[in-house]
Amino acid sequence: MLDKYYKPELVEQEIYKDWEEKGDFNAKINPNSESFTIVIPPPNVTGNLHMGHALNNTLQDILIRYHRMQGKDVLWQPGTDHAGIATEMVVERELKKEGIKKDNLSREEFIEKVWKWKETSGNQIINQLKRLGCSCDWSRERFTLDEGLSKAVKHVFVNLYEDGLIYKDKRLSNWDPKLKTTISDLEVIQKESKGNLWYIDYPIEDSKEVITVATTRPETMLGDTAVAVHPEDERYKHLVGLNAILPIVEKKIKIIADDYAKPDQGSGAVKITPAHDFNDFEVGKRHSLEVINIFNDDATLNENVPDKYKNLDRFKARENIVDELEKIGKLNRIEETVHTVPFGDRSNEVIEPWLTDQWFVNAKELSKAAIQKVRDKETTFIPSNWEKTYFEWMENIQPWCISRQLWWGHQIPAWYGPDGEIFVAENIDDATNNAEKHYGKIVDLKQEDDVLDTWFSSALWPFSTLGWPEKTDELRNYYPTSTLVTGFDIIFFWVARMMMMGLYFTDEAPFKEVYVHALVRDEKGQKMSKSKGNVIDPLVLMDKYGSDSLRMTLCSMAAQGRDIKLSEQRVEGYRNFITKIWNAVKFCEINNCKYKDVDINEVENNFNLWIINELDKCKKITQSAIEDYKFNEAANELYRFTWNIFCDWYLELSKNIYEKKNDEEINETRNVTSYVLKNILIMLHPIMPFFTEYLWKEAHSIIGKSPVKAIHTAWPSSFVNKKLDCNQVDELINVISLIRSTRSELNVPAKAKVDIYFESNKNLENLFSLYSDSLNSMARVTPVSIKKTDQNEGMVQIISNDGLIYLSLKDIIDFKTESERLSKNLEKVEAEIVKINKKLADKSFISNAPVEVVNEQKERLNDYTISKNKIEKAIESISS
RNA sequence: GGGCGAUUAGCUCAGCUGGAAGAGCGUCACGUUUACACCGUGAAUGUCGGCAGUUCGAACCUGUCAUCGCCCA
Repeated sequence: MLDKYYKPELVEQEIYKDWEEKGDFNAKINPNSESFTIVIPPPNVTGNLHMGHALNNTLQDILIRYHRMQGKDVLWQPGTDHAGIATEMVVERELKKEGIKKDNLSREEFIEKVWKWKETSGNQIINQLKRLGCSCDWSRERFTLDEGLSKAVKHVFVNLYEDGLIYKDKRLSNWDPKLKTTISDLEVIQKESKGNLWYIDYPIEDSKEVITVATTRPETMLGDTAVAVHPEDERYKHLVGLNAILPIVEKKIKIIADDYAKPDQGSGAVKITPAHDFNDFEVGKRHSLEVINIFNDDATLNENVPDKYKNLDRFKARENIVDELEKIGKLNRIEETVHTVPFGDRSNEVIEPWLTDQWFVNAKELSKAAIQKVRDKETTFIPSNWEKTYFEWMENIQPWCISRQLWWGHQIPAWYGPDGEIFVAENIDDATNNAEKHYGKIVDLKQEDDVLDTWFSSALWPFSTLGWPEKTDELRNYYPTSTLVTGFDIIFFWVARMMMMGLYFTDEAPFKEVYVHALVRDEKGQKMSKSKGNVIDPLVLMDKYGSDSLRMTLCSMAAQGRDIKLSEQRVEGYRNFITKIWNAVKFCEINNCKYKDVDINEVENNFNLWIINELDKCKKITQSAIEDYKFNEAANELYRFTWNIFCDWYLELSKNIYEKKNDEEINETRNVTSYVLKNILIMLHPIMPFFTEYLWKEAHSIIGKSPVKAIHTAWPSSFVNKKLDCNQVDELINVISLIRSTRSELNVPAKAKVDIYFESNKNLENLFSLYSDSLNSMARVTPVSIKKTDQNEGMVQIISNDGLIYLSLKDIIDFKTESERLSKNLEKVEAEIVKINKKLADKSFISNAPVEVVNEQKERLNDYTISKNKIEKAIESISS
């Protein structure tokens, strides 16, 4: 006998261990069967499971388990990425605790420390994914710094370089002065901040006039090389071409006309600092301006500024400059303003546009095919509106800066000769050979210090994990992958880049479908964040309610195109659902239910036929919901069928069968109950794997000993074309509900047994003779006989689809209440009649609406009219 | 500034190609029946954000306004 409650904490780990140890998750390459592949969006090796991961991976696991049960050759490719910046930060912090400074270590020493850290405390998230039940093929786990993946990275780099799609360039890039590396545009967060607009007077050379510029960053004036005004700006037209004297620096700079200057902003004149502003850089290019870098890599001022400012921090320098400007009378005025300031998303430091040598990918070129494939629907987004976001970004794509000034990552496979000549090759030997050819002798080469952006290697993930560039069986079988499941926040970071790389190197889009799911928010709809303290930890929820409850909750809330506001109550509700099934199993135990494959043609009992029919409907709905990525519909259907159909009705109805002593019927019912229960467990397995796998074994006396685990059980097939007439049971259920509702409205005591009489009518007579037991136990009524015309006293009527039913309630209820109840019903019915009449009287409705709709309305009118007459009669008979 | 989305019961949300407003939770009332109180039965609650339009018919389509959220600049 099962315990009182299911205790996930006692069974989940063991079940998972068993799956994993027995290789239940392992893909078995089978060229003869259809494959289904998902590559996991690799979490950071530093990562910790948050709600977003929980949702993302639950959905993937549902798909994977579902398709595995469809008998497909399934691969869920797992792994992690090396997360360049994040990992360096973590390890630096760890080292600091031990009193070690990164600067005191050599590159090799530091990297060794990082690997050591990865061995001991990295990969936590992998265990957390296991906790969630993810059925990844862990035997194939990959890491972006693996030997194989590194090889792919080098191969890609060299090829793109040779094809002219990777190049080195001196450009402005986003510099993080704390981490001392460039970061990509996507890693820069624009934040609104309060600041000042300083108006500074720049005197005009050989004139008494001044030109006033407005800036939010006065310190950058030390690098100014021009002042720009709008060509049409009458105020300044006469100054164009003259020189201004840059205060403090006392240097001449040109006044130029460029429509980048906006007459209505600030003073209309804008200082141009090409080395420290993206827009100014472009202006500088247009006007061939000098580019003066004034910052060191830590954003202190460098040697290109007057001595008193050298080595000052940029914010200190700002203060000093403002002071000095004021002193020398060049500070015109100060206005408060709100402007956007770029911050690094890792360091939270103000980002500095900084002129450096960096490596870039010509993303524009690569994006063409990536755009086309989506246009051609070779890869589709679900929901499709994300295609817009994808196109929007792809069509305005900028060169992708792929170099990072870090140690942890793929060191760029480029070597420099003594004169700075670049040799790009997959290894030092090739580079040396190339250099030898170039110089005519062997020279010393020095490898590029920079590493590649982590996303560069992640972009190769769908094929590099399958062994590319080797032509492996895995690639043949599993590439292109079936579906990518991801949050919208990494469409740019990841999806777009995988598309570009995948198409360029394999000629195929890396996935057929991209399912984009929502963001998980807190109950109030706020984005969860540590600083707000509103983070709901999935691990905590799993501890409290079990993994299955959390999974079911996330699944049931994963409606397309809407964010998830998660509340703990929902999780509790699905924990209760598990308990409900648990108890249903206990019921089956008590009644000795035994599994047998059910042949629908041999089933005779109406309840049994009915539940099989309902089960079949549930199967179809669930199946198509999963296939359409409508996870919430799948979860809701299973919940509804299990609880509201199977438990609430079928199990209750079956109780009468067990009471009767008809062995054949009892056996059939035991078989059918087991059969349905087993099917429920199978269908729930993808969403709630632990609980179902547990019962699979634990309840084998009911559902039968199975040669395979739940995870490998075939998804149930439907009964094809078998039409069952289940109207009678539906009507029984309807009648029971009507009686219960009437009893309750009339305050008939629950204990009271009530006699019922009924209209002389074949259907009703049939129904009552067949199901008087059910009516007795479930509605506490006993069908007695056909009501005679003079038998009116104490009769309360109920209108069922099949005819009139009378509850004999003499002495039990107050007929005033009954009269009120009837009047209320009458009102409702009359209102409906008025509505339908109006519709039917409308000539344009009759002529325009489809015949079915018109007929339907006519039928409704007819039904309501009959009801109306009956209610009126009933009221009459009461009051008489 | 450009784009996307939301607004439906007290709360969280479903609602397919227009054709009788739904679920879960919560609330209230009642609990005969040993699968289940993590339960059962029943009930109440809606100008489907506002306005205008298309249509025989709009929660759904179009326009517009309002409020909120997200992304990009």
